[in-house]
Amino acid sequence: MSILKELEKDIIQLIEKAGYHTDKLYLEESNRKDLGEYQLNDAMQLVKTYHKNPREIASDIVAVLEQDSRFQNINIAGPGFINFSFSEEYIYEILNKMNDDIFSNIDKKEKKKIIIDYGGANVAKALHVGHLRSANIGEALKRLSRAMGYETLGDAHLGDYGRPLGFVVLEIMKRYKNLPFFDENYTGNYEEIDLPITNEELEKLYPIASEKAKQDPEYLEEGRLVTSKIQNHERGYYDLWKKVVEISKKDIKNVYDTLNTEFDLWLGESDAEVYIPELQRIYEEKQLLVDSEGAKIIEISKEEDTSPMPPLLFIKSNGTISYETTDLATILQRKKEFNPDEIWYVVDGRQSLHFEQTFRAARLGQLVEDNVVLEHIDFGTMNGKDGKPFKTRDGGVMTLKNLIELVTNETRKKISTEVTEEEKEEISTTVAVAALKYADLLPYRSTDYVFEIEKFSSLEGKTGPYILYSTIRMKSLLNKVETEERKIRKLKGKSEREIALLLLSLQKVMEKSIETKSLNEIAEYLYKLTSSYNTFYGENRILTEVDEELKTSWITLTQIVYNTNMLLLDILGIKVPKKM
RNA sequence: GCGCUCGUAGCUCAGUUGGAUAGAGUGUUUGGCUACGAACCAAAAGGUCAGGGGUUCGAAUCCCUUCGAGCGCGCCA
Repeated sequence: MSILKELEKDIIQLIEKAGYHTDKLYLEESNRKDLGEYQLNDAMQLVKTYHKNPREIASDIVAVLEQDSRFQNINIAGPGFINFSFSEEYIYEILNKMNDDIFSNIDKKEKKKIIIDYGGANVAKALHVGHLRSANIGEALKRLSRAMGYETLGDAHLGDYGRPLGFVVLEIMKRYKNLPFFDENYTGNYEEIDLPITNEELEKLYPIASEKAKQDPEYLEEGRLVTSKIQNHERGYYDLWKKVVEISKKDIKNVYDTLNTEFDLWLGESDAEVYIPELQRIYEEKQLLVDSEGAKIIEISKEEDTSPMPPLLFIKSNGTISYETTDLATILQRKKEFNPDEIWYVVDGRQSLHFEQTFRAARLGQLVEDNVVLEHIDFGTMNGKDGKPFKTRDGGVMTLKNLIELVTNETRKKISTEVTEEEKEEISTTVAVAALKYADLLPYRSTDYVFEIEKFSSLEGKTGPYILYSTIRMKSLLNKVETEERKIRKLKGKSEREIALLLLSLQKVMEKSIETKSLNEIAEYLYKLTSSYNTFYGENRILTEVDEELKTSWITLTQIVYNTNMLLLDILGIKVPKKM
């Protein structure tokens, strides 16, 4: 059990001893550090059940707290705030426990299997800034949930299905007439053919094809035909489509690699395809499919709805399936192949209606048991300074590759350690990615925020590079001392105290973060801890300290903060270079 | 029209299971390196929490209302 949980449990018992019963403890770091390190606000809450003066209740509780050697300077303020500080010994005990095992301060959750869907990358289209948040938040949630004891799978859920791909194949067909994919007499193995197209070229094809389709109805019709041929697994077309997916996937993987984002599953929309007949049967058997304007829809409104809920379009009037249907098929697939307890969709908040519809339909079709959680983990839009979705200066989309390159140009200038050119390049990229990730995870998940290139590439203040720099500096210090017994027996300043209190609150931060499924708490905490450490670092000369007991304690403290930083950075998906 | 999200320091954002004196970063002004790594540290200034009303011991936080912003509302994924 974490130190904090244990403390809370003990205080609940102490309150019980004072003659009051409470299930919930209002224990937090005090806002009035002049009055105490922690505050307990239960006395005022207990008024509701005991109908007594809160100060009276508070003094009863204080009388019991005073018996416990862990607390000191206990006082009552205002309407009934109980403030107290911790004893020296208890602080040392906390720190030493954390030094033995950092996980001793993090409580594990009950076992659960979770699938997180956080890719959304589209085949034959470049990853752009819009994909950044999904990757960052999803990856971090995956790591966080694992640290908390869940069994979690990340799925890239590639957009590899539907008309856009049909057009790309059509455009290839028009441009590379000699390829054997369209030769009816070809009998060889398509898998062995090398497609003479780079990913860069591939990414250019869809916008061109899409534009053509808008202007030329004949071209549009051709595209539709090709799309259906791919979906029917027609020889040649299907094989070429597979080649396109392969090329694109390789490039997408590279970008995700740079972002330190790793998927366990690389399934795509097309993998759910085989489940569509079964899906349709389920809804037909339940008589949920209704004909409407030539399409098949599912009515998903509920009696308790106070506002209209549009139906879910299951099969479009032209016979093709919708985005919602593919997602339903994917739920069915995940149920059958992985049987998860929860599925999290880390997707832009603008799609909340889509998920509301999909989840309602999934419930109606009973695709998963009622206790299986389906959750849309929405995030805010990344806007430009004008408050509208972010664009580059010339109005185009900023690709993730370009963005990383842009920030890397800033970090490269700052690398001062002596390293080879190759190492310098690697470090610059790692630091740039840290800057991007940290800036992206810092605001609360669901609020829109302004994407400022200056801010994202800024390397000073509350940024990823600041935390990396400080963490590396801690490591550098630790490397300079001989390995000796690491133990805390003596501390003296206010700043060390501050660090200890922050370390104590780690469990609360982790808990809050997994509850809200937002990483901003952790990002903020990392800054606070690092910054407190830097204050301490600036006040003291650790290596030249003559008091050996103090010096050992300081080094141990450094070790704990370093370990905590490494753990949390890893959860955020941020890599730490050896030097920078 | 209906719905969702929001309005906090010059700027970008935290803080919303109701708690004491609303916090960071940045920018501005100032001080600190012959180095345990200054991408650092310290200090100052900066706010009628969009406006109004209500609920109570207590409201940035909950309820009502006005104003303002962004987004979404059946055949793109």
